[in-house]
Amino acid sequence: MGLDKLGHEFYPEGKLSQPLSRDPILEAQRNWERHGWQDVAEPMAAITALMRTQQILLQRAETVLKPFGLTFARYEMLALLSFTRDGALAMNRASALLQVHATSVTNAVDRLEHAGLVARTKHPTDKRTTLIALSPQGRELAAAATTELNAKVFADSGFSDRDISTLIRIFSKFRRDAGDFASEEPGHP
Amino acid sequence: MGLDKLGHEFYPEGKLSQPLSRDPILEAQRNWERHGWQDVAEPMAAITALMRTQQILLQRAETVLKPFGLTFARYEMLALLSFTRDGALAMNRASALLQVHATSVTNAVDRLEHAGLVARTKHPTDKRTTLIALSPQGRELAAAATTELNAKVFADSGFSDRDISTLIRIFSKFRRDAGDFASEEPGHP
DNA sequence: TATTGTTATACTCTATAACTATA
DNA sequence: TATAGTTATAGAGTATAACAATA
Repeated sequence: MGLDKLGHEFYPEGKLSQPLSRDPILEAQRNWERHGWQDVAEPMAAITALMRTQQILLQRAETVLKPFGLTFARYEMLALLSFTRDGALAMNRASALLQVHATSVTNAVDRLEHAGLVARTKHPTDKRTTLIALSPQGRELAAAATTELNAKVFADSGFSDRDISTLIRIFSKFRRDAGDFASEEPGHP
Repeated sequence: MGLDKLGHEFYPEGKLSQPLSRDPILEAQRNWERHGWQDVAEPMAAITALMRTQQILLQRAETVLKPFGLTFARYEMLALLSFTRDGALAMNRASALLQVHATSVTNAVDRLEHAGLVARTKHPTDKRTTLIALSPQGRELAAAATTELNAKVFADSGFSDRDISTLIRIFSKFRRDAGDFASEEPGHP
């Protein structure tokens, strides 16, 4: 696809104002090569393409989540809580697991709490830490959103099974090297 | 690395509040599998990892660009202009090539213009369209920023050469299928 | 009528710094 | 002293809608 009834090119995602018949990232790569940056043209193209791919996928997810009143960030928080044994987690821990700033967690929890999807409670022993607890409505909404997201985004992601495995491998190494987490992978002490 | 002098884990990028000894995305994948989502656990993990990788790379780029007073979005605009024959481009066309919203282009150009890096001029024939023209300072800054970015981000991207080729192939197919651009790839009419 | 671009508005997410209260 | 969390503030990108000028 890529053409509407009048023969104009269009964009299923991205809402761009003008069509393209050639890959702009490939064009950029060739520009880079022409201007003396042969050695970095490929990494530049790969990273630019990664950013564009992320944008497309994020837009798909947000489109699916909008009817639930959720953003992707807030959905991730609910999903994380729903996989916890007792549906509760320290702010602290949520920040680490979701890999976002403490202020982002505060902000997300504020809104989720206001919507009645989570509640803040006090940690029994350490009075500094606050726990985020999933409400019954939160659990229900998370389950419904997960079903939709899985059906409409993840089940037909646009990557082949083989490519998915490849991406997991490449990104896993990258993130470990970047210091996101330590070891665990077999063969990487 | 991943440990500071006191033996605490830390994060070179991301400014997270608590360390992790295991990959949180792999943990999430296993949670998904345990809860009956075996068929989408891998795509979910791949996409989540992609988003995290994008975040790390974007942070690296923004860190390098900050001393130049540029964000990545604004840098991309300058770089695009500097590769144009006469250093000028219609707003329209920039929006299409950079694959961002028209309002984002307006916003970026506003700030670049205010910084004296670009100037708006009128299209000679079509009075509706405005052209963005790179100023000498803009061209100079773009060149300096490109050198830094290439040296500090792209030259040692954290991906092997082989993985970079793989990523380009996978994302190219994905973006074409998503409608970002039409055909061009050999074997894909 | 359609297109180009701007403006106004709103909503995220991100980041820093200052602050409290607890440990 | 260090940690957990909040608040305030600022900045960025994104999106929609309404609009003016032009084609």
